[in-house]
Amino acid sequence: MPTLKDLSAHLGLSVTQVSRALNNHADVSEKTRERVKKAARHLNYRPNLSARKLVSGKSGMVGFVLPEPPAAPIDGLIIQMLGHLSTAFAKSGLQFILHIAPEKEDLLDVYGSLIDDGGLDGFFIGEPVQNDPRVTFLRKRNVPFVMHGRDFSDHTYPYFDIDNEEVGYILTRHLLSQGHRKIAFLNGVQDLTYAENRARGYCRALQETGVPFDPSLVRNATMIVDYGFDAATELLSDRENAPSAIVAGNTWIAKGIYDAADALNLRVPHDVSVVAHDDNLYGAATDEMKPPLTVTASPLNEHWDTVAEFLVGAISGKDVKTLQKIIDIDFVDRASVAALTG
Amino acid sequence: MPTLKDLSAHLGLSVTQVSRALNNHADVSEKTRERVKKAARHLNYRPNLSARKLVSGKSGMVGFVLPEPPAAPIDGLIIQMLGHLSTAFAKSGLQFILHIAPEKEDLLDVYGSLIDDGGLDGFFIGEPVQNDPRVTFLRKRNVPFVMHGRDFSDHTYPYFDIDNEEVGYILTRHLLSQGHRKIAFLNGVQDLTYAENRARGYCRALQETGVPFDPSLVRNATMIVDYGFDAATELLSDRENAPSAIVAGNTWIAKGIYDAADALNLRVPHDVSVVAHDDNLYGAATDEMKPPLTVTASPLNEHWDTVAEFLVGAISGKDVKTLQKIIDIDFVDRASVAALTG
DNA sequence: AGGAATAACCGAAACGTTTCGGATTTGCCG
DNA sequence: CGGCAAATCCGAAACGTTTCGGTTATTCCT
Repeated sequence: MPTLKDLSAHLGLSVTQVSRALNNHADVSEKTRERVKKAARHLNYRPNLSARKLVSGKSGMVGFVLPEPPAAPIDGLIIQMLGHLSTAFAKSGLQFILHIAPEKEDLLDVYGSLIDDGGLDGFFIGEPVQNDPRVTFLRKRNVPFVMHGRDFSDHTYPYFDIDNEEVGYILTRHLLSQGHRKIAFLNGVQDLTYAENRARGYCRALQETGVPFDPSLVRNATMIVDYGFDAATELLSDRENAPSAIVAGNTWIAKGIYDAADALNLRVPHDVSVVAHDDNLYGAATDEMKPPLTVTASPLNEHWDTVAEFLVGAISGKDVKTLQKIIDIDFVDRASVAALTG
Repeated sequence: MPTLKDLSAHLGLSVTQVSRALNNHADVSEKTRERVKKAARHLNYRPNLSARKLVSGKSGMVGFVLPEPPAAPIDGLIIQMLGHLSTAFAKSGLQFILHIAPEKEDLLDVYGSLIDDGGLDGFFIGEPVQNDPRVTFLRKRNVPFVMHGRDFSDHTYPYFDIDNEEVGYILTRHLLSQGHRKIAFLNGVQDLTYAENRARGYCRALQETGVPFDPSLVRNATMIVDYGFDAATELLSDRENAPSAIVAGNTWIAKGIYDAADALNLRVPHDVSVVAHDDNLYGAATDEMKPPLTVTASPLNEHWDTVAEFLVGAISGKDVKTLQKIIDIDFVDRASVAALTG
């Protein structure tokens, strides 16, 4: 309720100096700075965001747009991420705006009107496809964004990501090193870059060991439990040609595989080995699975604050180079892989 | 990018008149209004929200705070609601801000800082408890809100709700009318007003028919499939004292009951009748269940726009009386109830 | 035709902040 | 003590709207 003017009157200082004091500018004495801050605290002063935004030309709002109301089983993941984003951006003093696009509307139009009419000054975008149209659009509009993942263009924008090719490579190589040769891969949906990159890693590992690539062993779909169950059931039912090991895109898929094996009276890892990448999904704690699941993992959850900072950095025009991060991958060997001898 | 001043220069009009023209004020001639609007369209004029907000004193943002990162199985419901709210508020020209509170923080503090530091000018709140602290807090702070549901105070705030006592009453009475006397009730969590109200309706129906209330037949918990399964399993296992019918708080619970009956080799409705309230939950389409589920239902999804309008109404100071709505309840009799004779 | 009512317009102030350029005070040196 | 630099402060403008009060031009009535 009180304004800078009130403070200035109360303190016998100019509005200018009060503002500078509160914003820690150089040319204000330590003494008055303290005095001003104390008064501000005491009078419960809150800067008026609209005024601030007016002069800065920024809106202080960043957005995340979901292309459509998400389908049921996947949305847990999304809301978990929303939670992290919400708190991370709040910490950075940004308003986080969730926009769920109506089904029919063109996605880029949505971004457009969010910029023009909503005045958002930045976006968080995720799940890029190979040459993501959002990237070209936002670039053309000169609107900053930070991406979870990378598309296949030059990476001259802020992002944070993991080395997905390495994920595919590590998991596959581990199975190969244990003697497996018939290795299935239950991957994510085709067009997403992370799925493509993991597929490349999978192929590279096979190639290194001289194992021919068998397209009938790889699947692409949304990574939920049912997918793992259905695909594993199909793959494992054919006892002749069943793979001896499966790479799962995430732990939900792995869970589905476990269930399928169970239903077929097969044991993990005795009859089929399983590895996966672990995204910390709820309901699929890897160390509580039976047997505990061997995985690659990345401490994604520790990095949401970084993402927020990247976006404020991008908005305030920092060098893109400083706004990119590739998170390390850990390999955790548990008990879901058996050595294949002879 | 162009401002009112640009427009005014371009048109040879005063800034005042341009503003008034665009905002459809009275004292501007039809001719110039058209001229102004055309120019605005042509120059792609967008009002600067910050400036507007500065003079109006409003921030144009409304919020929804989730008390904590929601537990897994329930979040589908939440994100579904978020989708509706997001689009509805967007239509009303409000920015919709989702805030997920960190676990440890006091909820009212979160609201407080959202008001003071975030400058939000209204809230959507749901799932009220009996005397909801948020109501008293927001009232004290003089911040408008619209509630999905009602608490047990005087209802002098905007809300939209259904008559939950009627839901409990209708469902129970229907079972009673079919001859059932031992009727279990798998209700929502204890403290929520809707659960309490439904319980009242349940009791009223029993009382009217002279059936004594048996507390061992009612349960309170979060309304997910597992709850329905576990509770039904327990209730139905004891063949001696098993209820002949069950009222379910929602269709997920009903699904759990169906599953439990299945596992126990009981048939619906032959061995146990089931009714529920239908919230249009995904994965539980009532008419596709076997047998199709008899329910009460309310067209909630048609009312989200109304909610948004209620909130803008509340913010702009409309009479509370015009900002309240109780949605009708339909009773849809399908095939999950059998008559109990003799 | 004279006067009042109405229609159409405009200038200036206000909202609360940041910032530019300049003014005043203080401290220091020779 | 005179002068200069550094430290500290201030007034005014600017951001883009809306709105208050007032001015001019037009119409209407008798």
